[in-house]
Amino acid sequence: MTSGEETPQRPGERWPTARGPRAGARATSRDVARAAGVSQATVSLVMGEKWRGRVSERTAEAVRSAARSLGYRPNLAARDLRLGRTRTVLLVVPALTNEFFARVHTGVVRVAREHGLGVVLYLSPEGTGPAPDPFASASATLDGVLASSMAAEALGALRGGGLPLVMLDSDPGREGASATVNPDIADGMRQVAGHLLGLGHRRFLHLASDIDTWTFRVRARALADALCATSGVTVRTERAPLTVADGLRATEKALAEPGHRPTAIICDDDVLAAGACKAARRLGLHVPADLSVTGFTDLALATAVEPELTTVQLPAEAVGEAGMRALVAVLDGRTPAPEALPVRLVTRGTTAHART
Amino acid sequence: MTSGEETPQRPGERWPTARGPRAGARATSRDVARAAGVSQATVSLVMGEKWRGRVSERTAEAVRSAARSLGYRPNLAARDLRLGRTRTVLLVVPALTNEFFARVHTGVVRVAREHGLGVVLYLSPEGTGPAPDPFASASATLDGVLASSMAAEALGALRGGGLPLVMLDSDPGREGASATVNPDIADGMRQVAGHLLGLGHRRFLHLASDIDTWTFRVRARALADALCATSGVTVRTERAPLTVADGLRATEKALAEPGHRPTAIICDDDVLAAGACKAARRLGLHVPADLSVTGFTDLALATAVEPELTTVQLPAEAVGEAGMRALVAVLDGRTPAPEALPVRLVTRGTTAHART
DNA sequence: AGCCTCGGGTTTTACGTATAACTTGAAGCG
DNA sequence: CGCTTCAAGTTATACGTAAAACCCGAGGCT
Repeated sequence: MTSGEETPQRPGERWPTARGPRAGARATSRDVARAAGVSQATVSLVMGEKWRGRVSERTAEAVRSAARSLGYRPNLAARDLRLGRTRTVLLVVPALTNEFFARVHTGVVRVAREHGLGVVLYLSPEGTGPAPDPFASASATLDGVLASSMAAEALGALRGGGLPLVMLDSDPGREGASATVNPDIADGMRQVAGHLLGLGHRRFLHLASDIDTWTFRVRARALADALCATSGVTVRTERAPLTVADGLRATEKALAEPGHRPTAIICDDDVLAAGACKAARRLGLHVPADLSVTGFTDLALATAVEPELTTVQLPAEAVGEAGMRALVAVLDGRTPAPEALPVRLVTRGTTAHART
Repeated sequence: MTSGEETPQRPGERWPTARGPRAGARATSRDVARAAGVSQATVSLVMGEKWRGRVSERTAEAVRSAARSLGYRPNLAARDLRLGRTRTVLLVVPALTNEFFARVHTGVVRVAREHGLGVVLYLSPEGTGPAPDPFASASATLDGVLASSMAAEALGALRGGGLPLVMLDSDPGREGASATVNPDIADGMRQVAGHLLGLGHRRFLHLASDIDTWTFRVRARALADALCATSGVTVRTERAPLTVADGLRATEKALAEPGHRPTAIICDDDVLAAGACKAARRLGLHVPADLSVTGFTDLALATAVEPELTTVQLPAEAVGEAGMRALVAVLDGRTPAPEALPVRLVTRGTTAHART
């Protein structure tokens, strides 16, 4: 019927050689049992660390040494089949090319490794729209899910699964989440506000993200609260996608408007701050003498530009680590409390006293 | 014996609840068989796309509809156990926080998904030294391995496995590799040399990586060859780790030396170029009027700095895609030819005519 | 003595799938 | 007709592991 007969569509016969070249057949627990002169069940008991009071120290040692000399490794597919689990968790993030999430991922993988768990990534599509089924994409069954709030749309399909779900960088009270972990971004914004107010700034531009997720709503709210505590403060908001080019565009537009001329720009992300600095330079303004700029996240980019960005350092890897630890706790039947990780304002070259 | 009795060390009893909350028991092929009024074997035949000539269209459709209404998903652990494979490949890279590798990873995952394969990451330790066993770290058996040359040290343990191995960004003739895929970096360096020679530059500084892998050796060699073709050219080499700060330091040091004063700095990476630009500014030099600078890779950083970097754009995602495709080919028993992917010089704001 | 406990194992079974080997009824055919 | 061929299934088995259920001999207790 179909043309293209040369394409082998029979899955069962694919990769017949994949097993062949492997050095002999891998040793199984039965091989170990034979070598140690015990039954397969005993091997399973010993390897599973459940032998206390069930197997004598003599036999246990015999089994261990036989396993060692045969290079025995348990077949994980068989173990998973037996136990009905997968040792695999799904991490849902927008994109790893976003350095923040790459660092979160690093942390997640580190503690996953400690617990013998595998991490499979689901990169949620950039735009919105109905996301493809994360389960299918993972092509694996899962024990649990870690997800960023920036990928919340992709979570529809996960609801039905009833899987343990840990939200990173998200609303602590979020429904459906077994646990939440996030950097204390509200405190970060308060630190920014305090820093700039202390430098005498009163007219602000808030260069915000154009996406409406918890993390950015919190920033806006915390900033507004912190600034309103002081009288005589004005703040305008401009929204833009999180890229340098868009930050530049938005800043040029905002600074061109008459009336409100800010002395400081507070950005939701370092890439926006980099764009703002470029815009300022094009308009003949000197940063930080004429205009102060703050970033958020502390990406590598923050110290690559000149002058280096004053920014809020987010503990990205720690978020990943804490998130994975929380998921392990949930899998163990415990219920971890929501965590808010401390953040820290790093003052560098883009902030200075306001022009009088 | 050991203290800390409250820690449950019995792996078998961990996560007893993980299966419980899952919505009922998942449907198996036997459930589907019962619903469709056929045997389990028939279901397997139909789902495996091997039913042509073995099962009538009527029954096949009945099976498919039963599977659909039960929400049947094959248990992959069972399938793997039966077939003796894992549908999992290992990707070995230095770090995902390096944007280049994050993009390679994105490409790898994209085509892995098309083939129903999972990708597990092994992040090779930054420093050298004996790497931990990638197999253990993966906590999974593997069908194949994709590895970056920058993580070559971590590959010792893989040799013994006899697994298909595709090298990315590596020596085409590398022993032990089933296939190789890399961007044509030699051509990239030739383009850089041609561009700068055309602008009248004759005195160069090559700001190189301090790590000695194939990719950087090739750059040095290609650059030397291209520059030597023209007479009256001098080139000095300075080595530095791939960070902005180190690039800055190395440039300051090189420019402070007497005698040889370059008019152009050719960098092995964008981060070094960013550092070089910062150094130039501190020394009162104007880029590109007084000094031209070129980068390599075209990271996001390249357009974040001011002026934007002239750099060589590497097709990172394409490398990942081609690498994964090559690995699939090897798994299918074919032997793919080494691939060199085209690169392209992007001229932006950091290069100009040499001062006369 | 009779009964129970308990350490130290073994036997057996189930997990869900893929497929080799077998069955069966009908059609083809010289 | 008697033989093969063929479509369309079914039955049976194996993959490697974990663990429930069983077994057995030696003490301990009343």
